[in-house]
Formats: sequence, structure tokens, C-alpha cells
Amino acid sequence: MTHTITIEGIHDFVPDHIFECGQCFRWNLEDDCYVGVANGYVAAIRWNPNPDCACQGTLVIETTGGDEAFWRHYLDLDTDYGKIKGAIIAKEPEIEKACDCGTGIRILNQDMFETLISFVVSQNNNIPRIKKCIESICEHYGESLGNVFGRQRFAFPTPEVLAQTSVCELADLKLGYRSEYIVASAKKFLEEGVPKTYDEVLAYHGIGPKVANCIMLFGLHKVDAFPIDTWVKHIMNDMYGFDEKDVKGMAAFAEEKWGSYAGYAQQYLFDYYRNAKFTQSLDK
DNA sequence: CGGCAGGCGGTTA
DNA sequence: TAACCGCCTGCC
Repeated sequence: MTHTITIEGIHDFVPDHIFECGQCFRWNLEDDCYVGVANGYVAAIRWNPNPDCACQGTLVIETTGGDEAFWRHYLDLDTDYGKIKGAIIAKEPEIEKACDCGTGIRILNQDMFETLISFVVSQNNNIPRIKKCIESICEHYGESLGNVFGRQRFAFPTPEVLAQTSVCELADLKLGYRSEYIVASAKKFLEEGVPKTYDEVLAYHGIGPKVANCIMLFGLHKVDAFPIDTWVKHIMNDMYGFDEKDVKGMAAFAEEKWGSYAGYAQQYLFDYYRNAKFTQSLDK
């Protein structure tokens, strides 16, 4: 049913940082490991950190499918994140504390269609509900992958299946006004194929600048994309003094400081601020 | 009850 | 082009 892939000598890897930094919605902590579905494979990811450094260690992937090459690519294991953090900090030293905080972040190589639909769902929404909505979509329209790790699992639906759904059906899944965006997006994707540029993604009904940048970064792995959401607005105000309405100024700043690495910088900043807020709420 | 949560489209000035 | 506004839903 499942096979195990062991990969030793990994650096700059912390499952919590990777799966809780807002880039994905189908990975959840189940007991001692993260379980999720990627490209129709169900996997449990175990992390055995080295005693001297929690972000270095051995990765044990128990999965229904995918070879080592697939998972190396999905988890972006062949990218040197130490080098990336060094480069980002060299350009803008203030970000170092964010890089230290989310030191194990990696930007996954996720399926484009799933990413596109997922971030349409994400608009004006919060993470727990986004996860519920996406799981509901998978349960209703995704291929059944059987009972794995003690639970029924489902793949993310294909463009073909989603394009045939109705707005009313999706509205029943509590997707609200996003329902019509989803049906229209699935149809457009099916007809036109994978969008390749920011402008092509932005042309989708229901996709604006923020969502388009998320899709570029997480769906097409365009690591120069710098999504600016409310959290990033807050932190750009806190750290660099930007007016929260000055989105253009923030984008220009990210481009100037981090250029082709702006997407990585965004992830460290975003994760840092959310963790900082979480800690604050615990203190109260 | 209003406000907000990883916004967007549409309308208005 | 900038500023509003309404919007499905759920949770404070």
C-alpha cells in the first residue's frame, strides 16, 4: 500500500515551517507527522532532526506513490536555502530575524491547477476555513484514494470534473460567492491550458493581484513574486514604515531589495509576523 | 451587533 | 486611479 523513502543529510528543513507558512492547505499534523495529498499521492512526512540542530536531519516519507525524485522536487530539496537566506539578509539586514524564525521554510512545487483554485478559495477568508472548503471540494469531486493512515483520502479534482460542476453545487459547499469564480476558472483552465505569466493568471475572473502573485509563487514557483496581503501590509508597516495603503511602494521595495528572491523574503516575513502575533496573543 | 479573515469586481468621482 | 462598497461564511 505504501512505501518508504528515506533521505538523509537535509539542511534548512522544518516541517512546521513548511506546512504552516500558508503556501499549502492539504497538509495537517496527524500524531507525530504531517500527512497530506500531493499529485494524487497520500504521504506521511516524518522528520528526524539531528541532536545538535533541529533544522538538519533525516526525512522519512511514507507514501502511496511517487519516487524519490518526485518528492525531492515537491519539497524543493535541491535548492540551497542557506544561500538564499544569506543573499536576502545581505541585501536587507532587518530581515535576518525573520529568516532565523522561519529557518526551515521551503517553497513547495505544488500542482498548478490545485494551487490556482485553492488561492481563489483563499480570498477574503481564513486558513481553517480555506482548509475546510478545499477538503470539501476534494471529498465531493476528487478521486477516492482509499483508506490511508486511518482515514479516507481524496485527490484534488481535475479541471475536467470541476468545470462540469455548477455554481449552485459549489455554493452548497459553503464556498459563497467564490463558487462562480471556481467554475469559471476551471472552464478557462481546461480550454486554454496552464497560464504561464502573471497577466494570464490575472485575467481569470475572481483573481486579483494578491491571488495572482500567490499562484505565480506557489503554483509556478516564480520565486520573484511578492504577494502582498493584509499580513504583509502590517509587517511592511511595522518593519519599514510603509503606509498600509502603499502597495505599489511595497512591491517596488521588494523588487529593489530582493529582486529574483522576493518570494522567499515574503515567506520569511509572513511566517515571522504570524508567529509573532501568535506569541503576543499567548502573552496576553 | 459590527468587525474582520491571506480580496475581488464593480461603481463612482 | 483612487476610494468605496457589497459580498458567502464563520468567529469573535
